[in-house]
Amino acid sequence: MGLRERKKLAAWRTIRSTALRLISERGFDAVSVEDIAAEAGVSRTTFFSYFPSKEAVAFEFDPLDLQRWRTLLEDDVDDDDRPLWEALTDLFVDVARLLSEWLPVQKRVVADCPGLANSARGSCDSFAPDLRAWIGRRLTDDDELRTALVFNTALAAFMTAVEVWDPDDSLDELLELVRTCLRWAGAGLAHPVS
Amino acid sequence: MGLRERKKLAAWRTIRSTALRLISERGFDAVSVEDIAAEAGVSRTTFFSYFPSKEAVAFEFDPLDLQRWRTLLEDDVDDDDRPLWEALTDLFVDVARLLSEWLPVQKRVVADCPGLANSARGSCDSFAPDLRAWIGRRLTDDDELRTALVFNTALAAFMTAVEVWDPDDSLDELLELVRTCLRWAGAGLAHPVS
DNA sequence: ACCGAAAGCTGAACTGAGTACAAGTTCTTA
DNA sequence: TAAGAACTTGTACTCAGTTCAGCTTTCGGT
Repeated sequence: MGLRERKKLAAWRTIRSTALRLISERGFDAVSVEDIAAEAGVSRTTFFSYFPSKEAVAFEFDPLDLQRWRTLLEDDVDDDDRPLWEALTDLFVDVARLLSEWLPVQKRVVADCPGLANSARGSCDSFAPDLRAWIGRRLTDDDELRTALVFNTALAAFMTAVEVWDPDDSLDELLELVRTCLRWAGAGLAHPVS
Repeated sequence: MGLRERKKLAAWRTIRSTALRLISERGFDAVSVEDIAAEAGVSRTTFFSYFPSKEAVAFEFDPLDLQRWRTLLEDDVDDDDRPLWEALTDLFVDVARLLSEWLPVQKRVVADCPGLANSARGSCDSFAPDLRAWIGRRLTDDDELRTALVFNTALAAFMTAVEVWDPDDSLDELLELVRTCLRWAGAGLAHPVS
């Protein structure tokens, strides 16, 4: 990793952590991009060269987390023998683990500024496409509809777990919630389960 | 309905249809709120008194549709004897019928301006809360998790149908897709269905 | 039909997000 | 170490969204 790349990641992280600090102190609306840039020691222009919008700085994933996530997917692609939904469940458990630091922050930001709920959803867009492709590869029949349905439903189940989870509770509770939600969604919601 | 209310609805519709026309002509980004207001014969300020944002004008539902939707829910609340998931499926079929004019427009707008995908999701927020409450009422046990899961999953299935549907195809195809998606999601996705 | 109150409309002036660009600085590589 | 690519910065701009004071229209009671 050359000097240039290292500096870039460092700048990214400085800007992001500064932003999160200010936002959690004053609230999202009360912090301007100007403020963040100044506090992080870069220009407004530079801020926008790192993040496409003010919202992005609050919701984008760390590049390294993203890389870890891709690795996770590639490692898992080999054992085609496991049932899809089982593998999917484990995958989401891993995602939850990966995002364990991240989720409480997100939830706090969204809680005090509900208008950001949409952007929060959008934050999944950075890792979701890979997952979708992964599902498509695993579903032998080349069924567009089924791929989309499995993907969207599994994601909805995951989001439900995140939504219901109380950040004050332990990480294990979240992981258990994720497993429960995916089990229910996989087993069928038409008939009540115990 | 007094004169005041009638005028208001009329203005709402004028602004909205003007906006949609301009947007479909020039694309979302190439139309300013100024343009829309001018073309609709109101001031910029008035525009923002009707719609909270430029995006909202492209995605908010017609007040009358919303009212019809609420009626639909109330009518359906009586027959508690039908299985929940069946009632839910019919409900979404009705929603699809209600939005049949609307969906193709949405899809076109989003297609030529992908950044709006999040806002498009948000458009469900106007009718979703009612649905969620409805589900909560139907689930006898007062289970927060289960309510959220059923709601999110059903919505995801519905969105999948919309996503896969080609607006050039007939409305019946959409309705059939909605039924298929909800059936699959309800029956359980863990095991492949024919 | 009239009047006071309430609701709606408007223009002006403001803040802040996001973009474009030209000029300067720092890293890379040959 | 020199040429060039990549990064940073200030400036100047457009446009979304808010606030507010003053005007017009509608409403309800008389």
